[in-house]
Amino acid sequence: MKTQTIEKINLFSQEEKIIAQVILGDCLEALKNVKPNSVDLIVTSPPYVDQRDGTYGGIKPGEYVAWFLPRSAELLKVLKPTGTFILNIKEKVVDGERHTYVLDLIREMKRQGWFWTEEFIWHKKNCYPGKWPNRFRDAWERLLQFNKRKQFHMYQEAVMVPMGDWAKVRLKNLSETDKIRDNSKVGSGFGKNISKWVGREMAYPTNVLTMATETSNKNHSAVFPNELPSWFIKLFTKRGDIILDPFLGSGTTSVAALELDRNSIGIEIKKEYFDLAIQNINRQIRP
Amino acid sequence: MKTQTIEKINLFSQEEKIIAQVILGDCLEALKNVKPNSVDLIVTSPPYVDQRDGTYGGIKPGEYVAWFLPRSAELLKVLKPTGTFILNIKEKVVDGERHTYVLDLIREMKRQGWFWTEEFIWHKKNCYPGKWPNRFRDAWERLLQFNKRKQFHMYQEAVMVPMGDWAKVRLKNLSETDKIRDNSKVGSGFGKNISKWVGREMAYPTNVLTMATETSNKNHSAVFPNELPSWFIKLFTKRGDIILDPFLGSGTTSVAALELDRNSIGIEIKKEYFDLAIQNINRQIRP
DNA sequence: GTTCCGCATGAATCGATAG
DNA sequence: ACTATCGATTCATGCGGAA
Repeated sequence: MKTQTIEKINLFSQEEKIIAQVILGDCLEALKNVKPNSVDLIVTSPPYVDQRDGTYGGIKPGEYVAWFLPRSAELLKVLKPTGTFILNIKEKVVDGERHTYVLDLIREMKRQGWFWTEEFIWHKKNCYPGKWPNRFRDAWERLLQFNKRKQFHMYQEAVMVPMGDWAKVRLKNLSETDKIRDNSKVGSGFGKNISKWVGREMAYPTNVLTMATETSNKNHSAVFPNELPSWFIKLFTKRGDIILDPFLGSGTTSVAALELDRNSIGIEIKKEYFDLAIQNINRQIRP
Repeated sequence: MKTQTIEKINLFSQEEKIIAQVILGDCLEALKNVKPNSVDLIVTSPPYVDQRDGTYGGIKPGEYVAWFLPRSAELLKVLKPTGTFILNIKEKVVDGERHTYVLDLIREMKRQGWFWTEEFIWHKKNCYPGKWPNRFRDAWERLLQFNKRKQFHMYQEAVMVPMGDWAKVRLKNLSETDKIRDNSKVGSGFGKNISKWVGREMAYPTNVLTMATETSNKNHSAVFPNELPSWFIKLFTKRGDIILDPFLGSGTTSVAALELDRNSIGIEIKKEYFDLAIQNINRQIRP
């Protein structure tokens, strides 16, 4: 097991540093070294069934739940009582029908002590192309929200969006500096001020997120776009909090956390991705 | 049990009539009088879990699966081997978390002999408003596709959409004559011609449907918008086929079937809605 | 005939109050 | 403690009337 720590000076309080920690190893083992009740948000997209090569031992649909449960047990330990776990997952088509391992997983995680608070939908606007005789392209994935308690931290103002038809027009008209300023204010805890500032022109979002997948990265299998962890980080954490991604991949979650001045812990089993994540995180600090 | 039959002259073959049959009663009983293996498509939105004592006895979350299973068993009997069952449903929040009765229902229906082929998402653009400290507005519902076999009839060309409008059903902008013309062509098996006619500008949709609910309908609250059954009727049936809705409500499914020159059977337990459905169906024939 | 504005209307959920 | 009822909250849509 190898750990790399990357530091970034916090622009808002110079004494405080933002830390991105990246760990090489299986999260089942690595998580045992993470302090219990210390993480504010877990957001991850675990390896899909049979998608990656046999790194995790070639998980088959029928074995997925048994493979995941010991890991979610560790996640339950490290999460703060007020924290949230966002799990991005979608069941595969097996033999012409949707497999039930995700539904089974929800049930078993509830039995494990998790609350299944909500299911967000990630609507992928530019989904994977293709044509089949008996089904259309799959344009959505589940974003399952689990909690340890019914009460948890949520900063809804941080993700407010322009109202109705204004949305599309207005969003395009915002300059890049406006966007950055928005993020800064939100990160600084001025979210409420924003909502007051714009008054009736902002609305709370729904549980359907429409985001395009990032196609720019040709090297790696389609991970989620930066916008996705970014949205949940803004919604469920404040500046200085700790974000965990037990299946870090190319480091998207850590990069998003760093951008928003949150500390992060990322765990990745594959050396190739571990190196890539560190590279991407460093690029965020010094582009 | 009372049955009303409404006939409409088929514009394409004068000898043949399109029939809309509406039955008053509990579908559990009424379905036993429907011929086995005769229905091409079942599309329905059953009563959701209600706290209030409703017509079905105020089904509680924990009782929902047991209530539904005997009815889905009857549906399995009447559906053709090549037919499809589309179930519109969404689980409620109970005690701060999503209840699992829908997930349980999927599992039990599989055990009953159904194939769970796909899960479409209905993205409701105008969802119910409201604000809560720990969740956002619910803007989506499940559209579960079940089949008796892995091979079933599907006419993908019938629901092709203009490119760039993926997953958006923009029938509203089409004039009434355009709608009829389109439907006629599709119903006549000219779907492929349409796709050739417009050439590159048409694309297959995805498994995410974006439609608004019909709220300000003068007469009654439409359960789902006309476009919803209409879309699945075009996708899974051809002209002259038989559509079944065991929870007809205000008759939306029958009206959509009639518009598209499909025969229909609608079952409704509540006299008030039974009458309303007949009224709405008649209005479709003679506006 | 357009366009614009005002208004009623929801398959909701939470928290408090009451039996 | 546990269940039933009620008010407050909130926003996209489509209708009707007005300019």
